[in-house]
Amino acid sequence: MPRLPKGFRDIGASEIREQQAMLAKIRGVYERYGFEPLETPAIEYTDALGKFLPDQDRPNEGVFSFQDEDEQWLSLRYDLTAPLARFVAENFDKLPKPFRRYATGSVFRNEKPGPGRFRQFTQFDADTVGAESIAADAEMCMLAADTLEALGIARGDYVIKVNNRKVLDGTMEEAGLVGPDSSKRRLMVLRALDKLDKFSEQDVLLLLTVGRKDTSGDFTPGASLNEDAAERILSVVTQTRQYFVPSGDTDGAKQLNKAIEENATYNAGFEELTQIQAMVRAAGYDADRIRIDPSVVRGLEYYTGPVFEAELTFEVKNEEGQTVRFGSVGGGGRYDDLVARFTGQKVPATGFSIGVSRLQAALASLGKKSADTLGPVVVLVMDKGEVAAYQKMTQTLRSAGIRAEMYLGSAGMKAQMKYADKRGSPLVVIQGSDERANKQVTLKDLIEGAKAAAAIKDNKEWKEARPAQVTISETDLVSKVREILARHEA
RNA sequence: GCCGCCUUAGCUCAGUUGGUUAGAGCGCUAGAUUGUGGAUCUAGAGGUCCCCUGUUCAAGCCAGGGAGGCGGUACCA
Repeated sequence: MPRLPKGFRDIGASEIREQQAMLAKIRGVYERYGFEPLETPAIEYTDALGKFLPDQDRPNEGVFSFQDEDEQWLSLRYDLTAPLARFVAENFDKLPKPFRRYATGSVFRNEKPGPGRFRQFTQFDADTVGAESIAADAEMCMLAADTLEALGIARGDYVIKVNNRKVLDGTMEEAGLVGPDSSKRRLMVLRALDKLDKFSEQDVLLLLTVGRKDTSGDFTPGASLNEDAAERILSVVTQTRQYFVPSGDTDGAKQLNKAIEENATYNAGFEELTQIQAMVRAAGYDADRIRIDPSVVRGLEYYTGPVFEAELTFEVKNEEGQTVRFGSVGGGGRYDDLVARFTGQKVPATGFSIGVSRLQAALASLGKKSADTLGPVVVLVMDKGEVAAYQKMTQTLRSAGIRAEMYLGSAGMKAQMKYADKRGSPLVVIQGSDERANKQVTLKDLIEGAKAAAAIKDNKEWKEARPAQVTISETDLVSKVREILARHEA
């Protein structure tokens, strides 16, 4: 039995067309922001991609990897950022700094597929490399907002959430999580905080301390903080959120203080968030579009400063009538250490990435799906001895810019009609011996015909009525076909 | 990875306490209709009952193991 590897999928005509349209819109926005296109290969040396090293026991963990003939480990890219870091490191001297590029393509992850999550999917990234300025980060947020709106997502149906890793780091320092001994617990704290939009504060407190048992009976170990430290962390996060985006009246909010006054790391992150907020607000992006939210975590190790997450806020019902939240459809942030891995030289960089496939699924359920495009005009083969004449008509239509094909199978007329129907053809061209004798062709409008047919119950009448068809002179072929097509192009 | 549910025709699903030749609807193919996609009627094709092992005179049905799917959770560069 032929079958698809799990986590992969075939994509049909209408979805491809839709995706191409999306990519074009995204590209338009990225270009408008001044990014240049760059394409890098889908395969890199494994060590160029980062921390998934082939000298471990299982080089295939997370990434698809294999060895070439001289035993070097190669991997399929799992994102577009790591290859960018390689490219920048390799071409550093030639590139304009800051270097701004966009890239799109398939990325691959060797992990368990889930709902809306596949092992191959499309991302679309924009990155600025070599810019320390926080303005580069603010720009990414605005780019993200503009892109989602260009794709037809209404203001209010999405939000770009912004945080700063330094704020979280400072918060954890305050709670006593310092030094290499605590690095494991710091990761657990970050994971726990990331759940704030999903679980209650009570549950997050459990995750910070003793651990939590979920409804399926699975137990998630906690970060084993003591109560005080856990509550401190949580309250810093919620207070910081209050400071930037106050719920309720804005006047009262102005009274709020930032949560920690004395921690240098926290203050640095806080200051950057303040600047980002000031810049995007000055450019006219309000909290309904770009919002500071200190519970955003994103990837665990990699980010060093601001992080962004593009989230869809609307809910949608699936086939079973359950409400589904799509959540994150993109994200990014500042990764100042990525290029340094190759050159040793610290190169500041910031970027944003859209999960195209996921976003497309979300748009589809939002009802934004474009109508199926019409199939080609089909020229029927009534008389196998006259194939050349049919082929010529087909070419005439093609030369006029009309999508057309001659029926290439071997079946009779009835089956050819069914074929045209299944292809979604708007009309067929018929020339039997009668028409040919008079230098005429018959055009049948399949869309009108289907409507007319609905009213006819009797087969004899159906046969004789021959609805929605017209016999014309051969010389009018192109103009009459255009006329019919024009009726169906809305 | 962990927990739960599921797997019978192309699709959606029936299938009795374990019993002889496994069904329906839709779809598909053909005919009724020398040259007309719909509707109607008729006929036909289509099955490793997810796989393996076991229990039994007998397994789609029971037991164990595995695979795949769905949902949750974990992970997510």
